[in-house]
Amino acid sequence: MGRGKIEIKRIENSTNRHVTYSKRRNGIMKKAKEITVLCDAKVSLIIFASSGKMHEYCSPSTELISILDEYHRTSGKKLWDAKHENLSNEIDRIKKENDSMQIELRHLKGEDITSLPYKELMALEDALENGLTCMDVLDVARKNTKFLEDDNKQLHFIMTQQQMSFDTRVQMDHQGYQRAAHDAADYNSQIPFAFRVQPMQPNLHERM
Amino acid sequence: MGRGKIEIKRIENSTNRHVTYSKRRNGIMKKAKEITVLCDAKVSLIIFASSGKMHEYCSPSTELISILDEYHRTSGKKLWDAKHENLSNEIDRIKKENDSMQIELRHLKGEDITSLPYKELMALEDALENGLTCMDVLDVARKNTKFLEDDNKQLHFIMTQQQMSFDTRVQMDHQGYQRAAHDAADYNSQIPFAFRVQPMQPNLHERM
DNA sequence: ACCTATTCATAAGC
DNA sequence: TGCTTATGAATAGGT
Repeated sequence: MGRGKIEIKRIENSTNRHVTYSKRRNGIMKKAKEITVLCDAKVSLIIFASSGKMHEYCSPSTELISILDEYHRTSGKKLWDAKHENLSNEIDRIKKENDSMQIELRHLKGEDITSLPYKELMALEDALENGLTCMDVLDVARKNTKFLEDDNKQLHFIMTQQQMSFDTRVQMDHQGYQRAAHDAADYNSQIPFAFRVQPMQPNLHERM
Repeated sequence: MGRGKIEIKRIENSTNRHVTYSKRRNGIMKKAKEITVLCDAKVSLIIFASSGKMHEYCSPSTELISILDEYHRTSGKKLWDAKHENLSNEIDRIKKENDSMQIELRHLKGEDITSLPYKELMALEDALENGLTCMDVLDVARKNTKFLEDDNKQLHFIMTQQQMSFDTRVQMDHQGYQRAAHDAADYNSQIPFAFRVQPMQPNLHERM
């Protein structure tokens, strides 16, 4: 339709190509608007010129995202969900690892803290050989106790927070993205303190 | 264009509307194909009839997802990424928490294991008061050392794995979803052992 | 950007 | 749904 018929193949003349692009782009946009009005259709149209410049049309009272959502549901094709499912799986996996790390930590800080690492024992022996009494060694050790227990408290706090974060995250994943528009900073405000992290349970007497 | 001019407003006659929908849908599809070929354009066109039936066109050698990705980059509009950004942010945050937990753990297992928890000290004192010698106490403690150090190894392994998982995850997030189609089970096979988790650094001598 | 000859899309009818 | 055709719309090429 024009002064002459043209073959449908790439227009080699750059100027012509760009002029034709503009005209036809407008034409398609118009057609898209018309079919939405005439026929109650929902349309998403995205066009990129070879220059990279973009134009879009989306039927009114609709968001592109909802059209894509419907596309997703209707066609069964995944689009972004492939990625999202991977994230969910990964977070589940990390959550499990986290649990087992917590168990190990509880182990380490509770029951089995009754033992001393080998190098610590060597140092104690050295101290004794240098003429200190048992009570001297215990005195030095006692000074460090407060420091360690503070560390433990902080560690418990961090672990609790992390546990809650994972819980919240996985929950949100299973609720779908509609509710996912919170800022990450919100999560902290959702933490009522959990009781998942156990208090220390030293049992030196049992071990000795 | 047709036997008579028509106003651009909803076609009330249902049959006419559906016929017109089919014809115009084909027309737009054809135009979309033509502009792609003639002008090197990339086009995504999704149309839903009021019945819910969908038709789409996407320029060849392109995936809808990549057009949407470009849409996202070009327009700055978010689409599904609102969700995805939250996931990324959250994972970054958890990664930081994890780092600090590792620091705490290193602290706990290395430098500051030189101190003993208060209850452990009480137990030691009890033992000494019951007539055991310092060396007896150290002997008992030494028996437990192997067990603890095994635990430490396992814990280190778990932490290393978790660190790698986070690294892999964050890397993938920053590379974009095209590469995200791996199954989560793949990540373990990607682990060359990291050196981020530090070896123990006991320094009892400095503290005493 | 505007013009217009020409081709194309399509509304109505069957 | 598919075919036909008169008609209006889109547009190629020129300015």
